[in-house]
Amino acid sequence: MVRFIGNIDAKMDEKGRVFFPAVFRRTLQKEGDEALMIRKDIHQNCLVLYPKSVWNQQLDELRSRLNRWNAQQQMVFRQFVAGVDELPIDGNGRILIPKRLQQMAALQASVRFIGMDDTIELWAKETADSLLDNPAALGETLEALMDF
Amino acid sequence: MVRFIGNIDAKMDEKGRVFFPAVFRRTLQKEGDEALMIRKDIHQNCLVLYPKSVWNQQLDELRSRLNRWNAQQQMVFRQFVAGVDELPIDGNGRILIPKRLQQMAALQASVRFIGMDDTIELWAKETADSLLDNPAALGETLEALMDF
DNA sequence: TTTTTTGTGGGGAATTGTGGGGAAATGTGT
DNA sequence: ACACATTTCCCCACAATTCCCCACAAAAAA
Repeated sequence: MVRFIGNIDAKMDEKGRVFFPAVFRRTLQKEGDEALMIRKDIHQNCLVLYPKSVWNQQLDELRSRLNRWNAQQQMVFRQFVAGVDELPIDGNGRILIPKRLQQMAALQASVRFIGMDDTIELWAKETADSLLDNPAALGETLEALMDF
Repeated sequence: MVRFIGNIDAKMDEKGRVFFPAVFRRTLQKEGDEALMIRKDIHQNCLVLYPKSVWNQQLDELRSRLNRWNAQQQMVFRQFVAGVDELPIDGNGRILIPKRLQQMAALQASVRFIGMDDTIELWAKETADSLLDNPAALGETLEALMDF
């Protein structure tokens, strides 16, 4: 079971290249998983990186719940799959973020990787910082969720 | 059950390394737990150290209650893991505090470890000192909580 | 006092991260 | 088909950080 942990700040150069953090690369290799998939998050303004095996797994799960003859459900599936790219790691250990996705997530020079269990999220640093600005709300939600 | 007790002052060097107090290390080892997790406290201006097993337990607990396809619940999970890092103990028994977190907690050379039951807090010494100045509020809260 | 454990400091190698040049590949319009 | 711009890829150089090692001070134990 893959488990990415940690938060790494990095810089994207003008060419759209970002060093893929060594911690995560090790985690990836430990799973014998080399390839990454990238897509825009459905809800949030960030990018999601999947080890290919995790991606396939989620795809299977989704597919199994959808009726392929139902137009609306088929549309959901299409939206999920469309816009996904494979993301090779270059000789320097860097990844190249497609322009399309850079814009979608409003990535500037400063970005942040966030280990999210079995996926990794990639945020514009400024956007990520503002995430942590709402401790009160989080506190309440957590309190409600974990109350037992 | 882990239970950390005590206040220990220590010094952080220019590289951001701090000796992890021997008392706590023993407690940790007694649990067969080697690794630590670190994050900024949600409410206070300090850092929290979790034995990895405690952290994983909380994470699993949370994960099992959340639906990853639900935007709001995914956000809760994200906020929970955002800012967390793994914190290995080096050959000298020291930990290396990530720059990002040093700044968040305004750590200088003088720091203080505070045993908080199953976690350990790490404060800038000056900040910790000024906290003890408010016994009145503590009294009230305790009174309200323990009234039965 | 001597020995052991705990805590501080620093040098330097190895790894990680950043930047840029320019060749190859791809796409665009004429 | 051709010239041109854009994007991708492969290479090198270097800066920054982390890791590993050793030395030693300070405190506690023997």
